[in-house]
Amino acid sequence: MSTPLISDAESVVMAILWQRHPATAEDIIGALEGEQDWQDATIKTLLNRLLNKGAIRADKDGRRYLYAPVLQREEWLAQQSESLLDRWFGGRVAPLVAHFSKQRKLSERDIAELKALIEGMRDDQ
Amino acid sequence: MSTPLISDAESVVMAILWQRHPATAEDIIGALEGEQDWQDATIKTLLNRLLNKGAIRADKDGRRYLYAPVLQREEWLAQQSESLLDRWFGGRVAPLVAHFSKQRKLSERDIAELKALIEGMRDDQ
DNA sequence: AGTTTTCGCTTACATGTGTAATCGGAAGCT
DNA sequence: AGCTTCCGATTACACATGTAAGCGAAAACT
Repeated sequence: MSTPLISDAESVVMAILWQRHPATAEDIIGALEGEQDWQDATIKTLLNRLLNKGAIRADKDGRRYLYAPVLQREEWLAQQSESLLDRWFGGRVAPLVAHFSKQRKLSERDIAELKALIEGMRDDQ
Repeated sequence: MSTPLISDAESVVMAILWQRHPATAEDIIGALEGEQDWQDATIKTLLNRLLNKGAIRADKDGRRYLYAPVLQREEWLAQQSESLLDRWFGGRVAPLVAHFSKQRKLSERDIAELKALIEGMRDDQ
């Protein structure tokens, strides 16, 4: 089974769980207060769907459950970003950076960090 | 009205139209032959949905239509990539590149190009 | 002119998604 | 023991999406 498909709404819940887990439904509802204007019931639905997809786990803790991610952030991120890379930039990173550069999305700090990154590369493998 | 929402399947059709336009339905069906295993009817549905969303335009040419993108590739790409950048990397490019570097997605060629890109940057704004 | 082909438009239908309300049983309170 | 509360599970429902078949008018062919 490959990476489960996570919808946008579901990914908001995943984001919380990646930050802090295990967490109860209440924790998550609390964390989303103000952030997302969702009813509790909505969040519970999302938790259930994520459970069914196997993206999260629920461990019984007394009468409630503690939720935790099964799908790891890195794994999902890798899939997301690679899909974008492939679709738009032929799978190559340089054109992607060029794109952001054209969009003026590169801060001074980015440039400095990129420079350092690239210099420190060459060597290790 | 902000950028229309394009589904995955629809974006395949957009990709063709961005490459080559205007194009007839037949052109598009031809271009997708082998690529995607879709019936003609499916592609026509997608064209219609894109029309309704205002993402493409259809200009009558005799008895058929010539389709052309209204939504520009750059516009859509910018939205897609920025959304990923914001969601996962705090809107900053360097961490994104670091991510790909960790995933060993950087080819020799990428590194060379990035180097050049960054050097040529600094100066012009 | 009648028949066949073409092509866009309409309709179909199962599954996914956003967004909830409701139900049923366990826990807690009186 | 009965009533109330809490919480996960079940059900709901409209709209989006993937994937197409069917229809009707226009064009092309015979």
